[in-house]
Amino acid sequence: MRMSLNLKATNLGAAASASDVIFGSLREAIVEGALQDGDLLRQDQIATMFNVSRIPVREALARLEEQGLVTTQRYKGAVVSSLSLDEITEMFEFRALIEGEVIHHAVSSIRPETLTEARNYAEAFAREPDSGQWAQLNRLFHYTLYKDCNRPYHLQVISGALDKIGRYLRAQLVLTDGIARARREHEGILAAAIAHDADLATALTRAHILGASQSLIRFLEKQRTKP
Amino acid sequence: MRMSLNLKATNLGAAASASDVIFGSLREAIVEGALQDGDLLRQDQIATMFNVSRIPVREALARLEEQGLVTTQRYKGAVVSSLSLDEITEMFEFRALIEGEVIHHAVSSIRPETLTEARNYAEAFAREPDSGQWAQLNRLFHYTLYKDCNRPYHLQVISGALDKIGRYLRAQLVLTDGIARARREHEGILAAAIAHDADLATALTRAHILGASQSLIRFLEKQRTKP
DNA sequence: TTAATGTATATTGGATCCCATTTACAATAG
DNA sequence: CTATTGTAAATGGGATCCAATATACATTAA
Repeated sequence: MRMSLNLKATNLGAAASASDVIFGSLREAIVEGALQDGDLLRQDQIATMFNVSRIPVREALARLEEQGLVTTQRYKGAVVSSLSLDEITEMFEFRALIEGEVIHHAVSSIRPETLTEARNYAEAFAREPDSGQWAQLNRLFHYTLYKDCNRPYHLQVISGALDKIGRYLRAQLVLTDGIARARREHEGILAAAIAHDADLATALTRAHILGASQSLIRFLEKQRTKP
Repeated sequence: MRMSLNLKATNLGAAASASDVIFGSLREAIVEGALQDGDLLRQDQIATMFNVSRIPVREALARLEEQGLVTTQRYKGAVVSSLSLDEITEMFEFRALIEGEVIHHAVSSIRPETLTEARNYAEAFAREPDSGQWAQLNRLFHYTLYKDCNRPYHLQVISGALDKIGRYLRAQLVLTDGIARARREHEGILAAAIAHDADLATALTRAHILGASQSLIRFLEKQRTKP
């Protein structure tokens, strides 16, 4: 006799190990700015927080270092990596290059559902009063527009770059006039996508990113010379 | 009394840990093809080879996974990641985009010593009879030309991409007509760099990469349908 | 004989322990 | 009082051990 099991099985083999969970939490904390430039990450302290030994913590830290989010010195420990103004500038240039390319491919073959989704995020972003949500909604808007580009590696690299400058992006949106400008520019990019105008979407995306860069750099220059 | 010590000190704090050494060795073995697609990496076996416990091995594997060079399944172990033809194609497109951009900036401000160095690598590449050296000399030639672009993050990302397709690049050079063509195209790129023609250098570099991609994909298509 | 089940072994994930190195601070000499 | 030296606590790197899971193989029932 043969019976077919009628239940949804989750792939336990792909379940998260302790190291995965810790890696994810630390990564999020760094990207969102809960952990700041130069903050020391003590293995023991983290292990206690997650109620595990230091072994999975060390694996998580090794991964974060590989991603460039923390810097480790032997016997001294891991600190949250900080970026110089030059490095931040370069990261934005890099994003402009790749995200411009990606949206070009995406817009050519974008699905209607994707456009709806992007519009929803753009509106949510424009409406959101809680500044703590801005960065995430902003990221979701752009990422949605990129989704249909059929280039997973490009997207992965963009994610990595966004992770590295996430903290600063937040500052740009919250502490400068970034939010108002971003709202306007999102409108334009979305309209270009709806019109399937790949060249325009690319140009606007690049300008959007490089504009944010300038605004952020000006802000950080003031901030970093003060104290 | 005060005396100044007159000796060159090496920064021991930056010395390599066991995990660093193992990571580097495994990485090199994967990039150079000593370890092939799908090969299983046993923690115990590697630990024995390096005469250490499994702890540093696991950290090395965690880093390799973060780089995308191996894939881990819980309780099953790590295997060398393999790339589909689509993924390989995308990687080459990605390289064409970034390397084109990078050489544009580099050529504008390239130093004479760098040009000499690049010429030396190009000649060594053209002359080298040992096919095992081709890939490395090829990489050195291009990387030298990119050196003066003043964009470390771009270079780092290129390195990551090259690591992921290193094995296939070797095949392209050795098993197709790649080597002859590469020699010719290197001449052209070098000439453009010497002439400080950034646009031409960019165009030739992109064509060089995309041409290699086509040749490799054709080769792999045959190879992968056979067995 | 074959499919299902049980068992042994291999292998990975994690905890605990130990040693090397750093760091903070006290002790000492000038 | 200051600069050096010595010492103890904190911390990171690694080894060894244990638990959880997977795989291979033997066993059993139909």
